[in-house]
Amino acid sequence: MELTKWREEILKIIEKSKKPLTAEEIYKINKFKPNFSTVYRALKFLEEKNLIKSISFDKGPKYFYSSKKHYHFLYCTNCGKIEVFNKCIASQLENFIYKNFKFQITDHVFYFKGLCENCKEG
Amino acid sequence: MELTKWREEILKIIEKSKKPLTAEEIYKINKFKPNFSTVYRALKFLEEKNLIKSISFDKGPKYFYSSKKHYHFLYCTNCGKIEVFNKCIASQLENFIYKNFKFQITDHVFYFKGLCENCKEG
DNA sequence: ATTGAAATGCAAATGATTTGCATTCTCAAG
DNA sequence: CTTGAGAATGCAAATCATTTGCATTTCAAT
Ligand SMILES: [Mn+2]
Ligand SMILES: [Mn+2]
Ligand SMILES: [Zn+2]
Ligand SMILES: [Zn+2]
Repeated sequence: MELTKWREEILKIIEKSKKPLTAEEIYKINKFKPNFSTVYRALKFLEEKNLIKSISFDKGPKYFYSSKKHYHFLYCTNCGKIEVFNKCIASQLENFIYKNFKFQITDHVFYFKGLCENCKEG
Repeated sequence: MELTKWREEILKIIEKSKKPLTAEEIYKINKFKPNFSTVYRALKFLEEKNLIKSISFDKGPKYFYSSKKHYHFLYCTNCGKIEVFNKCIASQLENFIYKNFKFQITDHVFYFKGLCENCKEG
């Protein structure tokens, strides 16, 4: 037993979603309503299996998304809203890191902080 | 009253440090021992005044550093160790964001996830 | 010296996530 | 088919970093 009913259901929800989701959102979307702990355990399981990824910001919950996607973010420091974009320039730096640190890169996190359209005055 | 004794002391500790510090580290370094809440309130105050910045990773506490520095990180997903580097390529993307989103950038967060020298096998 | 706003200390609350433990499920072995 | 061990689940309590409420203290301006 590993990829159980709940876990598959949760993986499907995440893969279908056009944007990253929080544990709570996933819990609410799921019509068969597993226990909240089960959701968290499923998310942990799926992330360990590299089927999903997560990102956390300064405050608030983690966001989960399919490993098939590659996201970067705009994080509003006022209301917490996140938007995504995909343009990625990290590979330029991987070479630099490889040369300068004995660090085995598995992923990267990149987001802009600032004010979303609603929160910036004007 | 604004930039009080405790707050100045804490700002000095952060500015002198060669690496980002957690609230607890700052608390322990400070020889005059303010209350822990005071440390947190001071950090919040200093960050609002843009004198310091903070970053949080997937788990564990925030790290605080002087706004005079610009850091990026290598975050070990196994032991939580952080290392810093300064090479920054974000400005290339700022232009892209400006053109495509109505988002007012104030800062950015960029770090690599992976395994530090100790945690990677071999 | 008086006063009021802001800062502090202390303890309790918070929010997201994790954990312990009893119960239930699954599936391969007999 | 029965059985039993190893997962997975549900539930409640615990955790961890951080925040908050409230009583008390500090401080600068009058
Ligand atoms: Mn990228
Ligand atoms: Mn940068
Ligand atoms: Zn906003
Ligand atoms: Zn490590």
